[in-house]
Amino acid sequence: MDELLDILKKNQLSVTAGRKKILELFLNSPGALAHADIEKNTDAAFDRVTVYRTLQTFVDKGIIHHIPTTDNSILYALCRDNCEQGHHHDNHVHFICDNCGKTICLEDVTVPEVKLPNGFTPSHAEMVVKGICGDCR
Amino acid sequence: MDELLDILKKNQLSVTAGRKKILELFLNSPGALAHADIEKNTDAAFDRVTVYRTLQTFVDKGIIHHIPTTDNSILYALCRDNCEQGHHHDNHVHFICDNCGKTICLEDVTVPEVKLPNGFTPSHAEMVVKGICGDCR
DNA sequence: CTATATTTGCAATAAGGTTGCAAGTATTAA
DNA sequence: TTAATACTTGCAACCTTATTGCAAATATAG
Repeated sequence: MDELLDILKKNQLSVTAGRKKILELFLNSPGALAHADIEKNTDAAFDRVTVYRTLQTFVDKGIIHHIPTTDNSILYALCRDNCEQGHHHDNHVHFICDNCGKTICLEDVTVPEVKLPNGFTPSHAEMVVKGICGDCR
Repeated sequence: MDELLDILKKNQLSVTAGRKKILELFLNSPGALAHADIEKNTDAAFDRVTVYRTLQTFVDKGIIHHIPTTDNSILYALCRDNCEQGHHHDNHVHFICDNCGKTICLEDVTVPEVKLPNGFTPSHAEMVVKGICGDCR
């Protein structure tokens, strides 16, 4: 069966044109996508609201996750690790290229542990590295 | 001389009531502040626009820095390291409490280095840890 | 104290995101 | 295959957050 349908079915989501198309974009993207990227790549075939709601649904189901940024943009990327509904395991480093602006998931680079001050209990850590990516070198 | 005035003068900024008040808030805050926090703590004595412009000026001068978040909020915190105009050295870890929601600068916890894939050149790294802070334990 | 440069506040505008609701589509069960 | 049900979509309106131009007000330098 198609990976696309598989993912949607596994998460008990009805299969609709919008969800298929948006999920496909994520499966074919090496990096992160912003809402604007999705609108652009779908030729605005779907309403803004639908895109927002689809993204939110995917986050809720653990299919995609938010990526932290220093500006106020919201980026999403596929959860390639074992994410479940309401429980994300997104512990790889994200890379943002200073030149092309792309955000790339470094699947093989794990977020290192850090020693916190007394009294602090960690539950989750995110790491974003900026610099020049392989393509722009 | 007052630390406040000292910082403003050093950065060649005119000393105004708004800048003094906003900078004071940062000096007295252990963590990060959002635009909304500042409006609240100044009783809206200053126009929203003034607050935005003051924050931008402080960022430009290297007095405060943006903090990465996973949602789309913008947070600012004092640069306690040696930041200069146009050149921030904000390499400590930030902690966001799952309980009280506060963002705290862990001045003493340095962002660790990570080994990147071939072709990637890092320029800057950010790290955000979530969990329970000392006060909420 | 005056002249100049900078900063502020207002109004208008833009960008980004959300909500209610009716119409449309997917799914389920017969 | 079809009908009933549940879910999803698109529209319109709205809200929050952020930005810009400009005139009035304030700070600084001389």
